[in-house]
Amino acid sequence: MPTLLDISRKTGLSVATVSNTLNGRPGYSKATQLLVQRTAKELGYTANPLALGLLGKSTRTIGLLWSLGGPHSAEGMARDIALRMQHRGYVTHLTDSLSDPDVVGRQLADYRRRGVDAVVIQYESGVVTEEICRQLKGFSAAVAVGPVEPFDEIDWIHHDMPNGYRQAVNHLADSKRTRPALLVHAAVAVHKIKAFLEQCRELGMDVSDRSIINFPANGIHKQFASLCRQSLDERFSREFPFDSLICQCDELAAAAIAWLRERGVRVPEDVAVIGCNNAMLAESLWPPLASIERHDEKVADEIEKLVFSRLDDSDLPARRRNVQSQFIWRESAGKRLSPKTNVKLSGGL
Amino acid sequence: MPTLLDISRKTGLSVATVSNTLNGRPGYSKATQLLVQRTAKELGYTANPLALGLLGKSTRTIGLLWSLGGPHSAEGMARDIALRMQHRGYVTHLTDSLSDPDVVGRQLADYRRRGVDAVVIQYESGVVTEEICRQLKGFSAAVAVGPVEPFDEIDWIHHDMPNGYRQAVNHLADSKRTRPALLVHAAVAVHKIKAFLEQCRELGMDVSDRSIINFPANGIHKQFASLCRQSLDERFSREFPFDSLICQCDELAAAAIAWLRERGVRVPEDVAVIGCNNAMLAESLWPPLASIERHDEKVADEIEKLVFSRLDDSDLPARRRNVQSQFIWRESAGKRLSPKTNVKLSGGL
DNA sequence: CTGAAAGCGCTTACAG
DNA sequence: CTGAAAGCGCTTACAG
Repeated sequence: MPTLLDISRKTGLSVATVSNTLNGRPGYSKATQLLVQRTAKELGYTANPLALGLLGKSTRTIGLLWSLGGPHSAEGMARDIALRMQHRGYVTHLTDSLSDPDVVGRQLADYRRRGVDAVVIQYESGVVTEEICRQLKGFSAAVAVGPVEPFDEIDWIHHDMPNGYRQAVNHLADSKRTRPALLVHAAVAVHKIKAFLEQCRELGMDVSDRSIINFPANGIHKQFASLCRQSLDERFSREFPFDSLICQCDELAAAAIAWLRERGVRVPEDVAVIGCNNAMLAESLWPPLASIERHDEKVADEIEKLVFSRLDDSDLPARRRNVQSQFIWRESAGKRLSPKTNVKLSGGL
Repeated sequence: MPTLLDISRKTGLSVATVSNTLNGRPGYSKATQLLVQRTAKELGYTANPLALGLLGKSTRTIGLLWSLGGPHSAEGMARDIALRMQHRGYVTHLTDSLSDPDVVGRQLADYRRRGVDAVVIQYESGVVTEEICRQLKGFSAAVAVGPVEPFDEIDWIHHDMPNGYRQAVNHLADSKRTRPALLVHAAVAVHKIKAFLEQCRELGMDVSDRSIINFPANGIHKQFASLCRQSLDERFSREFPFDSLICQCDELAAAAIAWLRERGVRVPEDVAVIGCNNAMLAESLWPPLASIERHDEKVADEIEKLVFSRLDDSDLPARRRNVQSQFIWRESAGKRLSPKTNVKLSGGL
């Protein structure tokens, strides 16, 4: 790998001169500038990021602190972001936060030492503590992506997943469903549970704590489907007392549909089912699976914009962006009843 | 962040002494060793990877050069590997190779400059050129994961995806299917196509170039399903002339099943359908979707072992590992006929 | 047993 | 207009 010293020797100029002209510092003769630039190009010179980092300058590195362990896998995003960074000449560090503040704290410290320019942290509630915010502010840029506002003045993308759940509940109410249930990993889905219950109550539906079916899964894995059936079996040995079911991911929804089918329950006639994340397979299922679109590509857009605008100008005030999830209707959710037919058909459900 | 100088000042010892004892170099008094170690712990000292990298030592970094753009998304792996590396105190660079040798070459050069210790490159045929092998050998460790042997002495994991396709063909032959088709992105699936055709011919099935249905998708995206229907519509306006179909991914298989169902074709009675990658949703489909399990977790296991064993001992010879994909039977593939019933039933299919 | 010196590849005052 | 010098945080001969 060619260094400044190589250019210096080849041109007969000092290393300082080479560095200065290469960085566009004024006060050098046109001839020198041209000579240096030409030689640099000839040799294929690029500044060593390690050396720059040691001096506290940019290493063209961004750190992705992702909680990949959740019940859905946000991995499409990691890829998307890495590719965007790559196009801008940046390199991406990928780390799993494991949704643990201690892990996050340690990784952030490591990122600092490595001269990472910007960090993007994706979190569930409770992870971004005050101390972690302090650490985040030590980077040239930091973007928090999550459901709750960070403690401090950090650029924040509010990924509003509950919104899609509310829309889904609206649809169920429109279809005259009255006894909805929510199938989620309760430990990490507090905001979704809250949104679900609130919206149901507002619309006069019949819900209680028993409407929340806990699915005790730590992450997605191959035994997912049988685990789902098993926990449904345990809880509902006799009959399934709900007329609609929203699930935390499409995989869960598909497993639930299979389970219902085995027991002679028709979807959507007897029970409407709605998944989440809008997996590519959803529309190919039978019945096609209604879902909630995360709009991860919008999140990625905002991340890119926030990171690079701040890297350009550190004086920017803290910014907030909002990305809302969105209910996607498909047959499994049951037809929406138009206002006119409502009266006639409502008894039939 | 505490530095050696901090420890030096606090203990009154020279920076060289601190460095030497911290690195366990012999010849220092017990007292000094203890003092330095205690102080280092007190201060929470860790060596700066940037400085180490500049000296050509380990930065505890590994680079993942992934071709994420293919028709299946190998993203679960990136996460898995990143997590394993993290547990060993390493940090992971994630880069998309875009299946382009130029991109790979450039990224590899960047990795070098950044002092990356090991690189894991995942490729399709044609990407790992001789020149790229040369670059790979410049790292302390390099593992190639792909369908063809690399040119040179590089640790290689042969991820044998064609194997599962061959097993799937065997199953179809056992079930007396005679006119199989393969639905793939032909440009990148050369080895799978070859294995499919060879195995079919060996078993006396009726195949030709027309048995390969090209699906012109560059990457997985939301319009996948409708794109699939569309290309099937174009090619088979009147009737579907096959009795079985293997698809390059489960998403494609599900879309094909939906398309067949719309035209009154029964799965698996009229056409057996087999997917690939064994998505979590596969077993919850109706009929449950047969698939091909990639065994990515085994690949990840081997990657971890190969990388760290070589980092431990650079004198190891180049090693080869084999991970075979595996056909997973489910209803969509149609029942296997036992040898006895074959004779009786064979006419019925 | 310990430390002064040089150097990895760069940048930044500062002197000339 | 240009270059010598110091320094970022570390390691490695080498001298004492």
